[in-house]
Amino acid sequence: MNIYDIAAESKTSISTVSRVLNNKGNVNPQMRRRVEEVLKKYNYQPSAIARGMVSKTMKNIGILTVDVRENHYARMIYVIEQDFSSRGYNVNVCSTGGSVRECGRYFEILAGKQTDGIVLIGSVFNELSEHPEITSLIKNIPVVIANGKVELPDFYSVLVDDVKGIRRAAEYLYDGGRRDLAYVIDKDTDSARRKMEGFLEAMKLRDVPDGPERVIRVPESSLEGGFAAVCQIFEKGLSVNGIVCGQDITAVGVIKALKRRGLRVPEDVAVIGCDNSPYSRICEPELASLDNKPELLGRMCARILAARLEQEDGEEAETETGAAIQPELIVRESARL
Amino acid sequence: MNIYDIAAESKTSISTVSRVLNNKGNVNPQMRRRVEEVLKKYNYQPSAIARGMVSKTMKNIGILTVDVRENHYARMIYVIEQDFSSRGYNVNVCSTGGSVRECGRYFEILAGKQTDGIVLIGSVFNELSEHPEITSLIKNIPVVIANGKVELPDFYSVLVDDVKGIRRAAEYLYDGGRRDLAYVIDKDTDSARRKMEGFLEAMKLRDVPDGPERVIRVPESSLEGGFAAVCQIFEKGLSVNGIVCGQDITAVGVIKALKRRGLRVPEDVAVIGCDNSPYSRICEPELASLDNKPELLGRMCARILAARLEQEDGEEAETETGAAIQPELIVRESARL
DNA sequence: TTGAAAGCGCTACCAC
DNA sequence: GTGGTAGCGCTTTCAA
Repeated sequence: MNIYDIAAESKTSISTVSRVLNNKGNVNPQMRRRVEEVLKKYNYQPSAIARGMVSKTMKNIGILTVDVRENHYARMIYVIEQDFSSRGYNVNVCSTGGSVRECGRYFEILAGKQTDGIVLIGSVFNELSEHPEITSLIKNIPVVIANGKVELPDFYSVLVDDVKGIRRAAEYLYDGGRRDLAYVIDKDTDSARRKMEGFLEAMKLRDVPDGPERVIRVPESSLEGGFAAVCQIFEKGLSVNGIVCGQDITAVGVIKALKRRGLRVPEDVAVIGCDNSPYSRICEPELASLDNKPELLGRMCARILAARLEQEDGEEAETETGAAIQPELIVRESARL
Repeated sequence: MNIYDIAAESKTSISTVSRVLNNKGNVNPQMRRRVEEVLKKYNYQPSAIARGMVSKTMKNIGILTVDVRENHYARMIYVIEQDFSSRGYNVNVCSTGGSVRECGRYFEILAGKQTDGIVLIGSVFNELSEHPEITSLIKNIPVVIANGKVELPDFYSVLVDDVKGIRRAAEYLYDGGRRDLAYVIDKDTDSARRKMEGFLEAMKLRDVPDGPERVIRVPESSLEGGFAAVCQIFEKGLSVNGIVCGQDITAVGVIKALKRRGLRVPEDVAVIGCDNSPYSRICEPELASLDNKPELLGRMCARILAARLEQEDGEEAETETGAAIQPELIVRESARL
């Protein structure tokens, strides 16, 4: 069933059918009704491919992320998909595992499929700045990065103020009387580094001299990472009564390890995580966490990209993405002072 | 840059370029080299749309699920995406929220985009059996359902033996000496009902007379659902020393509620969840859980669909999907007897 | 082994 | 207000 069949059965031309399909003017109401009836009769769905052939757009958005299984990313994907779905787009979800090579592979395929726009989720994608051979694969495709930045034409960003967020979390503990803080960094991304900077900034502002020594680095964000962090703290002989972690799961590990050593949370050591994931409510005591608003972030990315896509050709796109998203500290039992 | 440009620069015809692109025979090695050089020079990527126009396939798979944010679904999506990605396909991920209407909307769009195949994740999609007006939207598109079944041509299934899985979990508790069991059902899907049946089956096999009264129904799978379940148990005055839950998150809620009432887990009440989610290791005590192997399930779905897609036109597709997946009980602290 | 040409199903432009 | 027709960038006959 194609446009010719519809035209034949409606006893008119494909031009008219096309006009009806696309709600263009200049169609006699009677004719319009006649065509619409046939359309309905066959439940006709025009071929998006043939349309794409002409219009150069398939109404498809690519979402690249390190791993769909991470709740934080899944929440963003969900919001972005819902938003674009309501605008008539579909989303292609791609898990790159953080590899630039994989990212390039996806770029090639997406470009070949005339993808209208791309959303990159996570600051890992910042390293694309150093790979012009990869970014050149998606010339002419607008890109928005969630919590990342690449200085290239038609690349847009929405940023989360990780620095201030973690700074505030550390200040909350310090000003609440916890003078011996530690920060656990468990990833090697720009975002993770910015969080750490936030901690160091807080230490500086509060005139704590040994901020840098109070940063604990573990190889992975996982329960085991949290266990390892506590081990390191004890091995170092670091006196600690407050810990901020770059990820909730690591914070949970930290809490478990502390409890095993007979320490009470929050009485002896207060703990704050980051991402406000579902884990925070499962943990015992419930985990205080920095809510970095993934839903808002996703919605803003979708909006910026959609605006760019729907812009008239002459228009200039907004490069300004507005202020960075401010994370909010959700205080729960683990950091009740 | 299109095939004409490549042909012009290679001083040959588009037919030859096409043959080179598709690795067809009957191309003079020298000519092939010449064309390939030009291809490389421009990093030429043929338009998948134009190809799709001719070949009627866009190398795209639709994955429909209730909600990408649920870890159990995300794990399956991940596996399916990786598998199809390696076969040269992209996946469109759609969150339907469990609504048949939404499902129909996606079907329409996917059909218009010449989607090659569809994966339905979750037994909610079983209700499509009663909606021929919806399934008719994707005539000619093969569908595979993960843990569900729709009796229609070109619909395939991979099933998880939920009944036996939960039956074994209940038997484990019973045979371990926990004679007063309860089952918490927290969803209204076929899979949830099958799990409940497994519990009832175990009760029957062990000659427990009041199995049906030992089923607790709560409105949602969440911590709150778990709290509500424990409330109900106490209100009913049900004596219980072992609880099996349809979902991990509910089991975690159950454990929290039990502890609040001063009961020890597992000494007083043993608890088993279902899905072996990351929650199980965060919970205290660590949660025993039924691993229903989402990765295996996803991989099998991908394999069946891929086989169907790559099948020669004459061939008959395998309708048999082999034996159902057997869940495995992962015993952890909460059910150490 | 190569090339010319006919579609694939649509949109958009131009006549009428 | 309507219809004819030229592409869009490919694949695939069919001739040469």
